[in-house]
Amino acid sequence: MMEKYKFFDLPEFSTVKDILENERKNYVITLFGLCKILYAGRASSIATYSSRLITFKPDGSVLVHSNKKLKPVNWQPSSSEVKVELGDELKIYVERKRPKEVLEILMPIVYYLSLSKVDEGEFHLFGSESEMVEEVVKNPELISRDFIPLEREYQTPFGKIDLLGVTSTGYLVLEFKRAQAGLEAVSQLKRYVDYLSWKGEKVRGGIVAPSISKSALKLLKKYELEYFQLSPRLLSTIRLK
Amino acid sequence: MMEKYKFFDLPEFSTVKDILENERKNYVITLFGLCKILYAGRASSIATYSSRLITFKPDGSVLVHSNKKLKPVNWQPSSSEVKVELGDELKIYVERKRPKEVLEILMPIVYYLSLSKVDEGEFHLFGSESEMVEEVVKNPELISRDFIPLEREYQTPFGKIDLLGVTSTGYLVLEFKRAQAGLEAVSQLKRYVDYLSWKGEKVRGGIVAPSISKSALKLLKKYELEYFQLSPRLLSTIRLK
DNA sequence: GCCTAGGTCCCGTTG
DNA sequence: CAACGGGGCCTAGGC
Repeated sequence: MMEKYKFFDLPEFSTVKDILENERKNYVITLFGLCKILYAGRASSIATYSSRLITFKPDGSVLVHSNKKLKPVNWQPSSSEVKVELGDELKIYVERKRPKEVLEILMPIVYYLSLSKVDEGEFHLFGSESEMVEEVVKNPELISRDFIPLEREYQTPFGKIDLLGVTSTGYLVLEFKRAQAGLEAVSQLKRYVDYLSWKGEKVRGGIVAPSISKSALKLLKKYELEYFQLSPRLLSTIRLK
Repeated sequence: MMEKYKFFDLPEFSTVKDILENERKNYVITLFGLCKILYAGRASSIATYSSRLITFKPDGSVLVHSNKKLKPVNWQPSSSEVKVELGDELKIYVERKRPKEVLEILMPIVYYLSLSKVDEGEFHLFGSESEMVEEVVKNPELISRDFIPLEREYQTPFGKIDLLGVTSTGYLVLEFKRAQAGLEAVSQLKRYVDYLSWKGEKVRGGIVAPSISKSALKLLKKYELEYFQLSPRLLSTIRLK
């Protein structure tokens, strides 16, 4: 039977190698130690010797954390492969095939290593953009009295329209944002509207979002597009203290 | 003197509370245990009871990791505050002010707790978009024989132009991408070109990127914009094995 | 496999 | 402070 966790104080390099090679699929492995890190792939980077926390997950993802920020200093996404070489320093190579990328972790010392039986658990998120679209499909009058939704994720050669519908004046293209809409949202909408116009359709376009930035609103008007105020629905049983 | 790390097997809730309240600024603290997590803020979420790894960093960032993927299941960015309540379960509240968000971590059991003296270290990244712009500023002929760069990050009411310059035919707006350019890059460029056109300027626009998607290229031509092939320079001393 | 678009994006930077 | 845009973005979903 597998224990919930195991812990090794100042493990030998050979122990670390053995564990990384044989237990990586069963446990989340955390190393704490001095390390220097080289990354080469889509970009390249160097992180000088410093004590950091390194996490290896069963799916192949690897995270190297400093003492700040949410984002790891370096990382490798899932389905990466791990190889370990012994020597004066412990050398850990984490490779990914496509795109071809390598993370090279050099450790002169490992202070501790832990193995933890971490599970996945259930997870539910509320307040996404797609939930906003659903609400409008169910209650089209949230947009206007004469709005009739036709298709979600309507494919054009230049991207997917969140929700395409019609009103008495022709097509209406809607672009949804769960948070404040910015310039990018307007440009995106304009792209879809341009496409339908090029096809000779009579078409209007609108942003559906809880708010919109000032410059985005200005651009929206320049392009003769519209704004519909709508907020995502959060789970009311979760309360802010 | 502070130790490199400390480790507690099956710590009492009161110990966890004490450490989270008094050592959070000095160490990266990792909890491994059963937990249920409620999040409320920009969105809301529930993660059911499951064993997960929870990391608290000195700057206030908190990460809750499952056994998969790079992204934490739940998290809180830096400058969050931590409060702990004792009871049948350990209750950890992580709050952030703007935007107002709360993470509520309920733990019936903590298998282990560790404190690690993690440092920041130096970090250098090569191959960013801004390095590409620099290269073009130094070698404008990479774009064309008659291109003269005028201003980086040129401010318009509708966003910043990566590099604005002139050629014999008028202004040239350049939008850089360090990886393949997609539809969004074209829309972004179009927005800047539109602005200068509205001002009555004679203006061309171009994407500078290592590659461009087929549909993006099609849209680029529809909009009568141009494409210049250029790759970011990686650090050659870092080699792929 | 390519590619589009969302994300509790995070994050730095600038007005 | 608001807000724009980059990112080794990551990741899911379509074709």
